[in-house]
Amino acid sequence: MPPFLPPLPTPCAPNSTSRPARGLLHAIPHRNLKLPPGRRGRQGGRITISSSSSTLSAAQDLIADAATPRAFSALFKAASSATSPSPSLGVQLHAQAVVRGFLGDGDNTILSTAILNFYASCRQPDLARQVFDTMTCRNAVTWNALIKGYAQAGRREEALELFRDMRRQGHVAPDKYTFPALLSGIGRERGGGCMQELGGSMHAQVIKSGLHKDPFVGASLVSMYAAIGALEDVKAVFDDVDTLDPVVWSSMISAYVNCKEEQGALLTFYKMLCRDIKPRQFVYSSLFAICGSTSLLEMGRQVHAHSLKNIADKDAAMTNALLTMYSDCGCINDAWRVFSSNDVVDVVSYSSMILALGQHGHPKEAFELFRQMEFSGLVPDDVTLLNLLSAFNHAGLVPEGLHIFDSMLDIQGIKPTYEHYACIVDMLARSGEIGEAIKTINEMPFEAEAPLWRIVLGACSKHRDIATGMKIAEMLFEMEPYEAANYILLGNIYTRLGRWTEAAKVRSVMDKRGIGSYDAFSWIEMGKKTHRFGVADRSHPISEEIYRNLDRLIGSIKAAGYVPDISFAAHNLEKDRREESLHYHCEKLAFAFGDLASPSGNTLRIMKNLRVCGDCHSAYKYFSLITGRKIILRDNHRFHHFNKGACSCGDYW
DNA sequence: ATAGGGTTAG
Repeated sequence: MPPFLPPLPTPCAPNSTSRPARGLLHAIPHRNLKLPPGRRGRQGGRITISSSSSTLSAAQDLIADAATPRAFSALFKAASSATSPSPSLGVQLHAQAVVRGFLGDGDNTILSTAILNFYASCRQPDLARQVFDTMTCRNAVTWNALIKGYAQAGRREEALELFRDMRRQGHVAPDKYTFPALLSGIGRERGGGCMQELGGSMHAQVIKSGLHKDPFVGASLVSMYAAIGALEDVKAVFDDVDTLDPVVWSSMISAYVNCKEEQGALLTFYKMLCRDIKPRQFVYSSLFAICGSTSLLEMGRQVHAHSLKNIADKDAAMTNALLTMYSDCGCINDAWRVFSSNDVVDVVSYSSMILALGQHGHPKEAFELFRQMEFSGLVPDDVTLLNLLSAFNHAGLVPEGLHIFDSMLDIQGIKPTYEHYACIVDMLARSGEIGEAIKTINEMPFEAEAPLWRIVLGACSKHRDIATGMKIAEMLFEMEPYEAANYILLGNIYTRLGRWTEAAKVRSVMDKRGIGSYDAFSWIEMGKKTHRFGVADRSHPISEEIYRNLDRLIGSIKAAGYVPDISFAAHNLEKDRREESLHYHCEKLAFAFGDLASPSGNTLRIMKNLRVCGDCHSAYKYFSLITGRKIILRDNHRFHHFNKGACSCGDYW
């Protein structure tokens, strides 16, 4: 029995020789089951519906009155609704259709297809397949519904195989419904190595079938190509398609977002507005995602204002994207405002807000919100719990995190995934319990991948555990000989201990093997421009002034007690250049610029693509002290709010 | 009886 289905109610017709209801298609033969004459209809067919929902009892009456297969088809459509599918209703309908003999001798293609579509919509493609196999007459709708069922259940191979079967049997040609059914979401599956070739072949078949102008087909091709990063092909599809349709524009914008082409997405948005095509909620969701990931707060606020003017009814996904945008831009208060004034709150809203609170260093509030969520009757899912764990992880609240983790399965009924384990491993390792972390890795029901070991290696550097670190590094070198991060982390362990010779040796091995390291950079939004800084970067137009200001600032914070920590300097430098190099880290440059370019006392929001360096973290605390500014620093991991010489992370990160 | 695009994690 499919796990989501309630037990099938037993028909309570008088004298009926009903057998105990077990499953679905197992308990009820799909066809050739007829009640004796006179037992059909309202009385014989009456069924008990266990749910107390009023829609269901209304449906119950409808079922009783529905006299024709045609009416049944319409009811199945209601049970298959994308927004609120009703598995129990559909199952009862199926039982009733059988009981009434609507699926008796001879095919009823329309009704059978409606039933098939119901199972497909409920993510039960195998049950849909069973209906399909009993049918002798199948039309395009039948094929399309089954293909969609497999594709949406993430079973790409089976969906493709069906598509090929459809072509092979030759009676029914793929139509404008077929390609969207097959292609939507198909590229998102893992292991899409063959997608490039497959994508091209699908595109060719679309053109051959003359369907390339169709906006539905076009949108699904765009999203398929976007999923494999084939932006040129995306553009080619867009050139062919009918561009009056708003959805094609939405899919185009999200294609740019997927391919990390923020400029292209914004440009497409402007073009769309120029052509008087009204953006829908989908478009704003994508734009909010861009503004958040690139931390373009001013742009984000403008898009937000635009959405208020153009969108009348709120929608959960769009509002959640907005919430995340504000959080990603460092504005946790704005994020909270969006959340708390939101009347379309759902599980994702809570999960996103819990995540945001955790990233900004408010684990207690995150937990409080979690409790409130449970109280409100919403059921946390695996992401909610992951985000809650990550909130505890950010704050180093190990016992609290372990408690949640240990009770996940029993209390929430959610089986920990690889990500949950990874979070716990990170939490243990960074808090100094490296042995426990390794033990967890060895005991978890998954094979650890390199990035998880890398987390532990990072923790070894933090806690100066060189013996364990070397062992892990050795293993990682074997797993990924060309991954720069592994060498850098090992080098960090040596520099943290002042063992510069060994650190330099690691560096030279990297050079010998031709492994380039990642370039760190920081950026800051000022007015309508984003200013980006690399390490020791002198390319900014007012670079001279920036360096002068930075030297001045360093002098002041030294006077206030800042001591440079050269164990964060690059591995391969001469002794006397180490301290200087430290000063020109990109996040310090970004601050020196922001301090010049914005009125004194203003809060500065600075982003970094890698984790903040320990020396810069210390310097920022002093910066906030001597300049009186609040500084919000977002690194690739979390947010640091600096104020009056202290950081919200409590120096744990 | 069937259709396309969006939000939470590193």
